[in-house]
Amino acid sequence: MNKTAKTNPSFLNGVPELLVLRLLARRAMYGYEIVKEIQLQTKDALAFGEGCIYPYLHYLEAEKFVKSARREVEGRSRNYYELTRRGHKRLAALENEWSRVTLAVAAVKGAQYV
Amino acid sequence: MNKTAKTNPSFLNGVPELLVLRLLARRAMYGYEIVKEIQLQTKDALAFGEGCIYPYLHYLEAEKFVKSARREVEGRSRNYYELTRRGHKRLAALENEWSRVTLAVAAVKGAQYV
DNA sequence: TTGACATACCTTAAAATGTGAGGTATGGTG
DNA sequence: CACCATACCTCACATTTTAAGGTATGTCAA
Repeated sequence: MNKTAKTNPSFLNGVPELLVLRLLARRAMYGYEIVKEIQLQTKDALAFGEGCIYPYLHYLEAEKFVKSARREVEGRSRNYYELTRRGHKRLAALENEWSRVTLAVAAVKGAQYV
Repeated sequence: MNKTAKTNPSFLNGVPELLVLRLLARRAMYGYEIVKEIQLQTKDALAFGEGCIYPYLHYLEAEKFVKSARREVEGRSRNYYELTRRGHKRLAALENEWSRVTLAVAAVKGAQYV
């Protein structure tokens, strides 16, 4: 899905992965909750569908960036995900890439005044 | 390609369009030059191929965001593009969306410390 | 003068990524 | 008991970018 460091980070699309990891870095959450939470925290500026988030969770688990455990909470059966050590590293790497992208975009803006 | 204002701006991919418009807001440029200039100004953090930029230029012209004129410069025949009034509006709109996206991404980060 | 390389434009198949719509099942509420 | 929110999931499709190709011209060195 994203192996080597490329010139163009897969960040022009990969924002969902960054946000999922960020949220899970705070606390364990389940898929449905993540979908709603992103809408809530971004005031609907971003709203990734379940068809985007669930596959990401499965990918992240396959890569051992997260691990999941089913829990019964509030009379509900939910699949809670939490970050692994590897996941924290992955998050740090993505933060880096996101930073690189936004700086790069800003650099082109700045050049207008050169 | 991008008609109505959606919840998720097409900005998770549309960075190339923003950069092209920004560059053209400064001065008239030709396709090949734009491809190289983005690499230069972003220090290769971003490097969109010709297969990405040329189709965008054609799209932008079809939408009357830019107009083109062939000129002979330095013994070279080049197709120079420049922004139209519509193009400036379009640029302003994209700046807005990009700002919304980065703020939204930052908001999720901020929430970690709430 | 010819061979190599950069410039300059373009197209196309394929990969990557996210959307939208669908499906299933459970729990609470009027 | 009907309805809606919760909770999980998948799949076909659309959009967007990549990678690789093609053509033509200009420059420069051998």
